[in-house]
Amino acid sequence: MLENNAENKAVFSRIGKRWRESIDKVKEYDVREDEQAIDTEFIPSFLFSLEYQKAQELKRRLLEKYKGVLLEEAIQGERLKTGEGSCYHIENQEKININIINPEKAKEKILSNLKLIYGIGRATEYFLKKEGYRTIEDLRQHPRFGLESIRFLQTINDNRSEVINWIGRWFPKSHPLMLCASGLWKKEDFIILDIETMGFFSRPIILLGVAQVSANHISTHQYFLENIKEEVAALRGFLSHINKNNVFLTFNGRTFDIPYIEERLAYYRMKGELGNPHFDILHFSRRAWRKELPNCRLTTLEKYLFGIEREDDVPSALVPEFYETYLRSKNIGPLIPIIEHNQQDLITLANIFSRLHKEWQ
DNA sequence: TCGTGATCCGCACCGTGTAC
DNA sequence: GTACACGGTGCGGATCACGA
Repeated sequence: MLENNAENKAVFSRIGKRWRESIDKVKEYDVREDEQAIDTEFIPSFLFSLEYQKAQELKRRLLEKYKGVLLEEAIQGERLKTGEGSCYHIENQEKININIINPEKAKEKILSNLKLIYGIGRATEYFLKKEGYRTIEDLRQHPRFGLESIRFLQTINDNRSEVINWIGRWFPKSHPLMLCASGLWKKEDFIILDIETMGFFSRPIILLGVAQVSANHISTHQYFLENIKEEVAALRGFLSHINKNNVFLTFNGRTFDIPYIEERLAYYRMKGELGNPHFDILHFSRRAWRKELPNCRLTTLEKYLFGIEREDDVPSALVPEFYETYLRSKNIGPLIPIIEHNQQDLITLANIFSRLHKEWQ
């Protein structure tokens, strides 16, 4: 037994070492004191050349416009100081009107879907409803489905997070019932999240944006890295908004933002629990509007739903290059649209969430 | 009561498309 | 690179209806 433990320990130690080594290969992102270029593995061919040229023109314009301007002069914020360094913290508040289904109505709607009970499909639900079983509560006395119904009723009363998993077992994550389940939380519980990074994997995060909605306002907090050394402080700032009662609201965050942040936390060996329930607006939006739209990018949705057309948008593939230009030139110009659009993304996400609730009620 | 066929349900797989 | 949705397909098991 002891021998096995020692063996296991050695195996885990080897795996851990290899894992650290694979991440540490990204040495080019360690901050260099000289002005050497930083290899971002940026691939221009990823973009249409017209889009690329437009972005280069934008960059030139911004470099000219912000020559000699300090970050604090262009974007109001303050330095967030933590025990592990500092980063630039930008806070804003805007009026917003977010309407989502209330908890009572959400519960009522969920309980009227008998297909949440194992063994009930479309046909069985039809016949059960014909027999007078309108809700899962009605099924409590049913000889076959009673036990499972009681179990679900306990879940919906005691454990909202588990309801999400339960619905996810029988319905796609983009299903209107899943959106309806988000109404089990108060709008103050939602953490809207969007990050800007230096690449797809194992690259530093350069901007962490978090937003929270209150009665009729949205507060946005952005943690920006003036240099890559500040990533730990930015992560610390982000974590200060999260508690176990929060629910994440993201655009493709299930695949990108959350795993990315988790990977960065692991890299710095920081503790942070991000297993909160998660509603990914991308999948709901696709289900709702993909037939009307050429694609479901956030900017496309913004234009279609709210008539907002962004000026000076930096394609996400070019964000690393823009940031790299800032690091080399110490000119904050290329950062400005990145920071502004990140903030706009957070607000748009909240608005799309509200619109989806309106459309699917 | 038993056997048979129909129906329903759950699940797995595949290819395609799409987002960051 | 990765994960997910979606539509299609097919398989196996459970359940039900029906006739003998």
